[in-house]
Amino acid sequence: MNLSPKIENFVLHCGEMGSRWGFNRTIGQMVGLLVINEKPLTANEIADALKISRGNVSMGIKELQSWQLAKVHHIPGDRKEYYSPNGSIWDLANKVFEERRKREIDPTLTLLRDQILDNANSAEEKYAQEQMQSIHDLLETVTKWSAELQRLSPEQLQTLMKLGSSVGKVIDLKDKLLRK
Amino acid sequence: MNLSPKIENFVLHCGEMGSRWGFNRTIGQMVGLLVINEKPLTANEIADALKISRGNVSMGIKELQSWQLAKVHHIPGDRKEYYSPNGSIWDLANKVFEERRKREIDPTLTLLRDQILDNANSAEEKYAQEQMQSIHDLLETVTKWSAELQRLSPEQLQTLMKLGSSVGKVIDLKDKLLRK
DNA sequence: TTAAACTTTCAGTAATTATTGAAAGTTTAA
DNA sequence: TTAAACTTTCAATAATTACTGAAAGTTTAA
Repeated sequence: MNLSPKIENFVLHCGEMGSRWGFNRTIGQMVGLLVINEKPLTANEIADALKISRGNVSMGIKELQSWQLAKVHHIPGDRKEYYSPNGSIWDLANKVFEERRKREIDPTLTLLRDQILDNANSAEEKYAQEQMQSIHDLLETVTKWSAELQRLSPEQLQTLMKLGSSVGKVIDLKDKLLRK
Repeated sequence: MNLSPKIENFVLHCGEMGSRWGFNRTIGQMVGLLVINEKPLTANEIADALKISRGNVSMGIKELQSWQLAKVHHIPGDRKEYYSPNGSIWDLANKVFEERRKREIDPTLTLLRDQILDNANSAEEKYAQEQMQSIHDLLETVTKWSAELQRLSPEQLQTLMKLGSSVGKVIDLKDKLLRK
């Protein structure tokens, strides 16, 4: 498979961004490749396009699936598995967001909950616990908020996103309404 | 410097989370250590507490400063530099959020803007460009939105965060008001 | 059953990233 | 000036992470 320069450029960029997005270069390239190809690809086509080993593709696919970013298709009479992105661009971004929340926030929240229950044995520990409490509260707010976003309908989300600079006004509005 | 088990536990956890938060283990530990200590620390105290070399601390501090997470204090008559977190827990989270946006989103947005201007030479490129356009639009929305959040006052943010499950209702309300 | 057509696994190795510690740099006080 | 008290730099190396490719595993058709 020969990628056009424009497409290759995009795929390589996804690779470079990969580790920043939470995976590694190869996984990043794979996401890019799948997203930019209308037709599902076989593992061999992926290996060929990205010039990586078949085994690496296999591991990459496993990882992609753990992020719920890829899904498998079968073509009748064809034994190969065909891979494509698991949903729209928006869906994928959502999946990454969710998965990262699980990996970046949840473990800390668990730790902090335990630590806060203990009682402090010194002035330092007292201060430490206050700080941990602040972090805990912050992370809990973020978690709740992100769950909330997940629950909104796509239309509501669109509206919310498009609110842009008027979001402040809406908050003020809400404030006033609630006070009455 | 001897850390109490509870505090050490927290610092080690920050280290383990470090790479998920966008830096590495040592930087993670340094953030944890600074946040949990009421008094600013010297580079030597940090090296001692984390059992790492003085040179590593120096590089870590540089990195922390590039994220704007630490600030320096001076004590009259004392030549050493003292480090402490650059703001409240909330401020720090904001800084990390902003910095990550810059590293994870901005470069892609730049690339996509260029790519979309080119015209497609084939059906594949046409599809590819449509996808790139979708990603571009998504990232632009996220960027605008995050700029918006930065601009809100802490009070407004608090209100927004506390909206929780009623955020959907507020959006619908806003929708109705606008339509009249 | 066998074998063809595929996928997965994993030990060995390559590539990348992080750390040390010694040397060089900087600042201040005497 | 000198030297003491600090910080930074960076080449060498350690630690971690990613990749290959051969072998093992799985599925299906005949």
